[in-house]
Amino acid sequence: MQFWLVKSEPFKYSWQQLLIDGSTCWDGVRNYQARNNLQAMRECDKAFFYHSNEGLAIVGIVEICRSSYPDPTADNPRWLAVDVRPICTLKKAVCLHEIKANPKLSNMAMLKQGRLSVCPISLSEWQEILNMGETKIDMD
DNA sequence: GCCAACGTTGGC
DNA sequence: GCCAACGTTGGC
Repeated sequence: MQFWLVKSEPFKYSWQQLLIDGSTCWDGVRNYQARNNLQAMRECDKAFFYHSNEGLAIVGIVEICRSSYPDPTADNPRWLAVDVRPICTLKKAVCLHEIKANPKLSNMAMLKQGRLSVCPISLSEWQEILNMGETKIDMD
């Protein structure tokens, strides 16, 4: 099981919208590094859902429910998409400010490379953020 | 293969 | 709205 973090601008696609939709196609990624991360995702991997630009916080947890396939919104088959579905909303959203202030999270990929929209997360980072979000989830 | 110019993302 | 940090493009 691998852990990830995916970013979305709430204007474009918000957590609330994902809860309404029940699942969504995570498409539109046009960056090779992010694409490679999408390719590495497997069904049942978990990811944090982060609101960029406005919100600036991790607000929820999603599960990858379909591994990568060609992005239907791309004219070139090199771009990939996955499907995700919401698992739960964090009891307490974890804002970027708190992430930056936590020394245990100083190596996070999302901090090292701010523009990367799909980042890997280590198990210890995953657990630390869950604690900060006062949230527990079942790992089936 | 280098690098300048340009475009995009995302925090502030 | 600005700017830093990239990534991409295209001329040479």
